[in-house]
Amino acid sequence: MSFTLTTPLYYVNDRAHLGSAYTTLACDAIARYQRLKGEQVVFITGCDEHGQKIQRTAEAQGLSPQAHCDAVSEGYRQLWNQWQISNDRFVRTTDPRHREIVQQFFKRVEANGDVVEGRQQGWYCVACEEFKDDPAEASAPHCAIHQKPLEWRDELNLFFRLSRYQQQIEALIAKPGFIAPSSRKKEVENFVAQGLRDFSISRVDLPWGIPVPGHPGHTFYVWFDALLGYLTALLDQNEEPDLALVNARGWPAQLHVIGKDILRFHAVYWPAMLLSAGLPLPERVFGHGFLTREGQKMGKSLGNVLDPESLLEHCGRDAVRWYLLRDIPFGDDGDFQQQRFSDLVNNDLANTIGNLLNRTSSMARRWFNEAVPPVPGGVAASHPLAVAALRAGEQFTRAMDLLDFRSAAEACLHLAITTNGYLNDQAPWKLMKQEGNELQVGSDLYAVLEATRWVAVLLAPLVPELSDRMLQQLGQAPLASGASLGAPSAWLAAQQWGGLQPGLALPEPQPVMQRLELEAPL
RNA sequence: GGCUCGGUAGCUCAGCUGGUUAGAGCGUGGGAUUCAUAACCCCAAGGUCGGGAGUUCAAGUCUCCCCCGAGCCA
Repeated sequence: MSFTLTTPLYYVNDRAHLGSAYTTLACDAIARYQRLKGEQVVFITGCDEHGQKIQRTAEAQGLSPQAHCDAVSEGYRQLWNQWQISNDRFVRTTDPRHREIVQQFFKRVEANGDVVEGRQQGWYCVACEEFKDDPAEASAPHCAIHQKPLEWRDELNLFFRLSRYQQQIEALIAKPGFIAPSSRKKEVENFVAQGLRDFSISRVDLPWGIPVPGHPGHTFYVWFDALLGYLTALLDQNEEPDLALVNARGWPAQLHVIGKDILRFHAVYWPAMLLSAGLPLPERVFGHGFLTREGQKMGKSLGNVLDPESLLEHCGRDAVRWYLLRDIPFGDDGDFQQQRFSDLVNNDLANTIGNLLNRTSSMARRWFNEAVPPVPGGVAASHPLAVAALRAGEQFTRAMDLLDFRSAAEACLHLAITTNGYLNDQAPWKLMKQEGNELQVGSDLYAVLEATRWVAVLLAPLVPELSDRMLQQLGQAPLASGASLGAPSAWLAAQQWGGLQPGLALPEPQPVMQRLELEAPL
């Protein structure tokens, strides 16, 4: 089985902000989870680089559009590198290969009779790259979103006959699970129920775009071009770009993860385009929520944007991943609160989980020859911690399959809390003060170490580096979640009570998670 | 303006088809403990469930109106 998932292709109008990082991080967790389960994953991200807005932004900086796009998309690429995002592909819509795919796709759509010429007249917002419905006689209308003046356009455009797909789209969005979370479904249903209207897919006199074959002077509308980036991304760099190959390279996608604002494009326009071109449809479109910061919208005007690069620098990957995935229900809007951020990271990761490993490893080493204690009677699968671990594993998997990172994280945390509690109840440090308790202490510590190993294993998709560090302290090999191995899943195999080898040497304990001490606002 | 989603302890949220004293984690206060990253464990305080009206023997949970936030469409 293969699993293809995508982030949106980020628009290179500006450098990356926390929102894109959030989406990408979440996708990374999904990609890692699927790989760990043994799936052949194609994790796609990239940049969307055409359109008038880009052209103007570049001009304003005295750059050619290409130079501007090169710089910004390189910024994205590097950022994802720094975050150790495990994307398999990074696609740019200015790639000549993409041009080829778009043109092939268009020819299919046109051959299917879905392209018509039409006159597009109206007020246009360059920032939205959309025509607005303001009345023609309006004087100096402004875009409600961008607060910028609209421009009057009167041009002959090519239209995609979306209206022909009314029924198919209705059937598609009615499919349970296609639109996720399900709370977003109605919004799209109502939109479709109003009747789908053909939409324009070309612009004239806009040089910064892909030329429409057979229609001189026309370039593709950015959205038409951008969505197709998901297909281009699937093709290998060293093969001729050929649309006919995408099915063999991982299409259709199992999942498009997007921000809730672009749900319409992905759940309505995009499937219709694919139907027209005779390509299979993605299985699921997940629209996640937006992040605010300390209760306020982030924006340049407020001067409160949280830069993903500086966040990384000050806090590290694990901390940020944990906070965003564990505290913000995926799908809902969320608020980034610095105090809470450091509270949760310190409490969950450093204290509850990190310290559990540290204290247990210390005891085992001290009293059992710097090794995992022997278990003479054999490892009992009926041990309360074994039961707890198994349950945590089940909850984790169930949650991850639903993209419920929060609940998945809680499963790990609960296991660690239960294990800490067990340790306190057994109090091996007391038992060891009397002779003859070594066997009891040994089996207690074994169970606690083993449960801790489970925590590390489960944590792998969410906080891969922390997981590796924990496993290393337990003398275990790291779990590779960053690349598809096509091998039987070591991760699933690791979810077996008793996987920790008695007698295995334990390295000297090192804190696996530093506490965050954030004095200044980030 | 229309549609959709949300408004539950200081904070982030659970609360299924209406039914005993509304739950969890964080934060706060107290206790216990020393194996450990002043960590872990236990206990406690804290809510007129956005506001108002209604349906019902019974509503956080259903209906209507209003207020606030977000997204979409205008």
